[in-house]
Amino acid sequence: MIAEDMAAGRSGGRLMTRFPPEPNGYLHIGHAKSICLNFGLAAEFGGLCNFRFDDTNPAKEEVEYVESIESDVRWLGFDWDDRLYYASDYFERLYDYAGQLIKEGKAYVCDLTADQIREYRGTLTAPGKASPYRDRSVEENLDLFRRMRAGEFGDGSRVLRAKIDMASGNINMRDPVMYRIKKEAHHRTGDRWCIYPMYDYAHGISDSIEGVTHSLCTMEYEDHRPLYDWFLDELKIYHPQQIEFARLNLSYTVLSKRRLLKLVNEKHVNGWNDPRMPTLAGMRRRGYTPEAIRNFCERIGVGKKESLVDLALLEYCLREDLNKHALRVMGVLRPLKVVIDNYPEGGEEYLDAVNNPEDPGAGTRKVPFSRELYIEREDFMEDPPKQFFRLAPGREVRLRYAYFIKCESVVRDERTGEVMELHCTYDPATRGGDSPDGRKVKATLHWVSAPHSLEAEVRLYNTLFTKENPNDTEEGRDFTDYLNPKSLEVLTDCRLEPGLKDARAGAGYQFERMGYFCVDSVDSAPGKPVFNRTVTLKDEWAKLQKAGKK
RNA sequence: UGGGGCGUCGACAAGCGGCAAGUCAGCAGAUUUUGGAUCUGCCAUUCCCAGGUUCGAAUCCUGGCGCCCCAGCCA
Repeated sequence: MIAEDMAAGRSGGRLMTRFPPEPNGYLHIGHAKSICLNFGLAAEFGGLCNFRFDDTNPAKEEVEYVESIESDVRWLGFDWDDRLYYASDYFERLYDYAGQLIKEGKAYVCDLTADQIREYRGTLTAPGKASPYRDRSVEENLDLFRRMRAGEFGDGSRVLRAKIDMASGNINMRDPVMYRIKKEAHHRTGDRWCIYPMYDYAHGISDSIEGVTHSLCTMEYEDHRPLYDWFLDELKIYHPQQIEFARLNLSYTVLSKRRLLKLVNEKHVNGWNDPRMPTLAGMRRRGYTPEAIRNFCERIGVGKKESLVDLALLEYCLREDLNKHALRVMGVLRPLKVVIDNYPEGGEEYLDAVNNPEDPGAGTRKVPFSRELYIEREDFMEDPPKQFFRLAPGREVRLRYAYFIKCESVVRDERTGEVMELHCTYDPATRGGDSPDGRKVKATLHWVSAPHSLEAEVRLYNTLFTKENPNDTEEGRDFTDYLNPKSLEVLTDCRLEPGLKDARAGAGYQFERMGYFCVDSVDSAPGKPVFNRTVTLKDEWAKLQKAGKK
């Protein structure tokens, strides 16, 4: 949309973008949209994209954040070579430019308090009035600004303001603050500075210094564009073009650093990289792939319209990628014991299983089979409705890659009546899963051999919020009121194929018929993996059940 | 009674005066040793509304309506 327009040969055919995060939080999927846009556009038109930290507010910024941000962008698959910049690298030049504006009578030091400045600014409908300090002499302003830098004044006692128009309909133009005094150590410049430039002043100049041609930002900065332009024009320096686009909103989650920080601080989640978080760190731990996220960003498009993208689209992109690449494996989440009565006691054999039907190159593996197995509890029903194809008393089904088995009897807990165990018989002629006599079976079940199985913990995730748009709060409520109590379910008695014992952290698999899972990179121990459910498989049966309940 | 922006299918989104792409979701069917994957077909006579210009408008004009953002010494 904006892209063709750019390629039209303006800016001398040169294209330079930048991704300018503030290191005050972790990156989330909304940032991924911006990253893909900026780096993607540059790559598409033979340009470059710089990586610049917008670190002009030491009070909120930390090195932990700069490190996570860098690694997240790299993980997403983008590279900035040696073009890693910091707005703080430009502090000296920014200071000089401010001096230039003062000399030209376009900026002044103001002694009003923050509250007074607010009062003088006026309201949305009423114009502001001039600060009594607006007409200080150039000399006095220069002297005061120099002394601000020298640390002679206390925090918040004075600011440097641009002299623009106190009556402007655009509040950003009512003599905006350019510098404030903050005696706070900066994560990079230490205590070299005690005055720090504001975003509006620093951003455009930073873009200009770097020769950025297209400065892409989100819609809320549209009102700031006249100011962006004003500084550059008054300074008569290279003038990049600011273009705005709508930020991403995703259903059933929140995408703002302020809200995500609140979730972390109030312990609604276990940190920024909690697999339920829409942060890149959380998604990575959950098992999302960079490829899936990039594809998603590609598909949602870029425009100026506020939108709420369906989570289903993200999950579609995820499954699309995982389906092609994830190795198949069998894992029983809620085990139900099955004894094959006519299988030799103590017998054991290894059956061939395909690793990935979508990729013949992935090969095959051997899975152990024996007299005692586990199947999924939900794959058996004593009194099944007609739409249920799976195991039931007297019914025959196929065990994937193994045999046809038939349920002969059910063992129940005398007291609770709960089904404890199934007794089945198998047909030796169906080894591998095909029946020589051509008889059909309506379902294929995954299973695992009980004595060979690996016990593991599996964590099932659901949406963090129960409301499609948690930002859309009713009177007196907060987005945290819509947190989903079932966003995490921990299963501790899962039985997996033994081959998974040494699965490496982060590795993703498809547990056949159950979904995609990956080895948790934080809580897994050698030989004792913990799996995170990345996303379920599409499930016709679940859909039928849901429809039936309604 | 200020300034800025946006309004095309349930959700995204093309379209830029010539007669509504595509994707997700949904529905129906084929196929299947994952009720997975795959494949087919269906899903906006209509583009926020009302006028106007035109042979012809989602696209141009006028007037409404609705939604979002802005009063940090945050970014």
